[in-house]
Amino acid sequence: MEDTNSLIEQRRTKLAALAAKGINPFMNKVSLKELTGCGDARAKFERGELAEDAPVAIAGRISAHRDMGKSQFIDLKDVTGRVQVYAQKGALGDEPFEIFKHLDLADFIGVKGTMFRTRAGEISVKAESFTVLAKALRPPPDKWDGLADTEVRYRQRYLDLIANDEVKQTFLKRSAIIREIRAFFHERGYVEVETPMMQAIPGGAAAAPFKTFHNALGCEFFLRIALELYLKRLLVGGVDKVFEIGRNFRNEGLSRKHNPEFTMLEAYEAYGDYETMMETVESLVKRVAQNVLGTLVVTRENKSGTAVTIDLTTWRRVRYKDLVREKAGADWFDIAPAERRRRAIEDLKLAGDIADGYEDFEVTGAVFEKLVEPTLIQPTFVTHLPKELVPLAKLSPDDPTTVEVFECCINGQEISPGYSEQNDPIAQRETLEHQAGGEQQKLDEDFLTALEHGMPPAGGIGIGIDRLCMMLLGQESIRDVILFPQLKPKA
RNA sequence: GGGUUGGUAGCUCAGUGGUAGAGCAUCGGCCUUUUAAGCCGUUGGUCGUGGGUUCGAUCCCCACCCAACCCA
Repeated sequence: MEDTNSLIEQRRTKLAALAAKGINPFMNKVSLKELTGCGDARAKFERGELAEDAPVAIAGRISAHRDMGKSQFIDLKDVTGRVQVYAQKGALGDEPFEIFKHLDLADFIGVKGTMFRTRAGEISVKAESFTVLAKALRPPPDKWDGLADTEVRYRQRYLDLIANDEVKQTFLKRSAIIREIRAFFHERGYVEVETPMMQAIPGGAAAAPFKTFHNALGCEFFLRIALELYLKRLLVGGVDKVFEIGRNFRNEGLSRKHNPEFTMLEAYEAYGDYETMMETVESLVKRVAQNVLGTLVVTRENKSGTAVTIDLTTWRRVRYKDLVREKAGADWFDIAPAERRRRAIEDLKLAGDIADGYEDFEVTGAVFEKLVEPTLIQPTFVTHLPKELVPLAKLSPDDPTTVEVFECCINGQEISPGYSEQNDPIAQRETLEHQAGGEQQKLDEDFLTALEHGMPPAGGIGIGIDRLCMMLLGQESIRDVILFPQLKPKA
């Protein structure tokens, strides 16, 4: 980082000037006692908890300044918000006031003073003294236009957070969402665990893994693509209600909806089934929305700019096959596979979405994914998926071509799958061997051994936290709910 | 992987085959209750990178890099 410009040079000169005056521009410690948050000071004054002329000490980053000659206004910002500081030459003294006037935007300072309201009505702190806490050697983004360059916003997210308050709010809310999720499961008696991210056999999903190597053990490991198989081992071990929130890694394409590493919630409940878990998902999302957004009705704009209202009060349950029949014809599942393929390609115009090698269930899958899923705006549990799609679930007794599975779709996106977990080790081995044959994956023998020791019947869910955040926070890109999304390193 | 769009001052953006522009920020001056403060003045550029065409390229052509979006 040897790059420089006149603005940086100026700031370095100011830094040297402070040092020459014996001022340490990078304080080890804020010596101000009983620091009040900048935004908190405003709020407390508003509520009457801080009176006119009440003494306060605040610290924050300078986000604006308005120079009046022998007095100056600055805005000071911390995570609690913004407050105006009023500095007068007479109150600070000549030399300190000169120093104050030459502070730069983005510098951190501490201020001691008293609360008051200006003639214009602005709640402010009248400075009696101040301390330089940290000098900023680079200028911040524009105060009014903010930071728009997506590349800089993602690579230097700290600048995005400084310049774009709505971005900061989004990430604060993401944190609140995750806090609510944890509270929800803890209240229901779940145990939170951490399972290996480095796995010898990456299981629990069909996805390309990242590969790594352990030098001391002399063998390959893979970054996990799912949490599932380790959490089920814990069901075997008697942890009856278990959940994990953690990162998964998939070595696949990047898009508006895909980041190579993403955050997954998985939860399993012994003696439950897919219906138990539908209730769980519904209650969880309602609680999170209510406590973080303060409402169950979320209105936002979609890509084409039209407003979409998502009402989380009522959750529909409908079978996969019925939804497909609505789009593809009532007789869809009665006709021959070749006719299904023809109809999908010719009548439903899905030629581009159906590869030559697609099996019959994949043809139907394309119909669902392209024609049904995008239309599921209101919360919908799509149940009874074809068994080929979910090898780790139990067959439905009333239709053995399907499994006891749901996909929860909101805003045209899958938010959460859940199912009655397969706990028959013999049936599980068969489906995994069949799948492994096609995908040339290694069988996780230890997982199958665990099942043979007996796994209680259980319901399980997975929720993509990033996509849940997108839906709740009205973000169209996964990069806008991940602080540091993956980008190609700059050469 | 393919397509489209973009990359110009610290930030947001104009612009042109012939000395590179605005607003904000910076720096200086005036102003002790302003708030996108105001007024006057001022500094600041490898026009993404590398080639090519041309008397001359930030602009036209080619390749490459990075990003966003769409498609696979």
